[in-house]
Amino acid sequence: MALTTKGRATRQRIIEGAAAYLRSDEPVGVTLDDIRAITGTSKSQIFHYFPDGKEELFLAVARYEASRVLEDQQPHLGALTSWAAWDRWRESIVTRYRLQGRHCPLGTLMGEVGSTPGAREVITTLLGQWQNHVRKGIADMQESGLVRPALDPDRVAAAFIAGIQGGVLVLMSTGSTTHLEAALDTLIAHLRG
Amino acid sequence: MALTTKGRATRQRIIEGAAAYLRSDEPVGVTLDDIRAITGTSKSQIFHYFPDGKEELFLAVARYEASRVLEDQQPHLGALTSWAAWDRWRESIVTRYRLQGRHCPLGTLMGEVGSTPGAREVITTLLGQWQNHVRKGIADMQESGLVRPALDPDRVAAAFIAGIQGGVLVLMSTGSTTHLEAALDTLIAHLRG
DNA sequence: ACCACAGTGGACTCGCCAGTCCAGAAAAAT
DNA sequence: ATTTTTCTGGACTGGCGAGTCCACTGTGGT
Repeated sequence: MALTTKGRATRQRIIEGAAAYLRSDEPVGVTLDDIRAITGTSKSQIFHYFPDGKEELFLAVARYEASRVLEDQQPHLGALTSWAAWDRWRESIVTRYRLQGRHCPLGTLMGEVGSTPGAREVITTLLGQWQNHVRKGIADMQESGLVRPALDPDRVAAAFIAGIQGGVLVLMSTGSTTHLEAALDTLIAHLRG
Repeated sequence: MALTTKGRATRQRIIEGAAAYLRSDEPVGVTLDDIRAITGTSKSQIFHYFPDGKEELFLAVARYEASRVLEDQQPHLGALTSWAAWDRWRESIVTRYRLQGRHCPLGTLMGEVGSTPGAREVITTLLGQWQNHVRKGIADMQESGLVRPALDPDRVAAAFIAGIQGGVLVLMSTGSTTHLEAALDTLIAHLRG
């Protein structure tokens, strides 16, 4: 598929429009017609740019959203080299998800194409990169002597990922960030030793 | 609605059949016809016992599954009074979810009727009870002098809930219990101080 | 024996939604 | 200028699945 400038713009408009829709609205039953209406496109355009239909489109949106998840934590996530940096990171996560509220775009996406290998890959990649950053942060702190060396950075980083994911999950049903904050605070306290 | 013995049996058969189906099979698009076929019933029976249709049935199944989640952790969850008990509890959780594999019946249910108040209530209640048990366990340990009193039992219990939920979530996309174990181990290590 | 009401089967409706198709506009290539 | 390819609009199809309806059967009470 050779895209012209106009084509690329349209394709991007569809992805970003769909993402915005998922971020703003209720997640129940997202249809191609919804997206068509929101993005001001026609059926044929959607299938022109995403020949495999819904699944391909939703995967593209999921990738787009996944990249935003990490971007939203920068620059903190990339430089967890002091306790102050960890605190700022913690703050950025809590704020981000508090604003996002009950709607989890990625969660919705997973609900729609959830069990396909492609969908799993998007999530796995995202979580992997996320965990890598945290692991690196812990290792850096160990090198500076701020965290005791006995801790396994990868394992604790995995715990962070789990805690964050779970906190967000709870947020989705309770609407409160209590669990997310508790998980982050407890794990950071554990790092502090 | 006055149910006879036979009626109650049928109703229960539908719920348990649906639950078994969700536990065994892939979660994509569960239809009433699937459940009808699996449970050997007819459309009219489903609507006879669950007048509000899909949502009511799924909520009943969700409640059934939610009660199992806690039962499966007993007797350990109810008596977290020694380090050995915590370890056994940890083991029971990991084993349970390892067996369950990628399919999370409750997750699927939430995907279907996810945003209704009823669905949220089921989840909130389950998580609340779960957290209560853990909080009580931590408080017990503090009373025995096994855990330092400075820790806030409720907050750490919240972190446990988040960690477990997140661990299970990761399990669903990666198929590995690594994160679940890391979360549990790290938090228990934190309790040990 | 009868009757009222719970239980059951399964055909039917009806709307929704992913995906198709084709014809025409715009842009690129020659 | 023409031809080829991409882009766009929108009508149409086909299947699927929730929920309805009605006729029939079992069951328990009197």
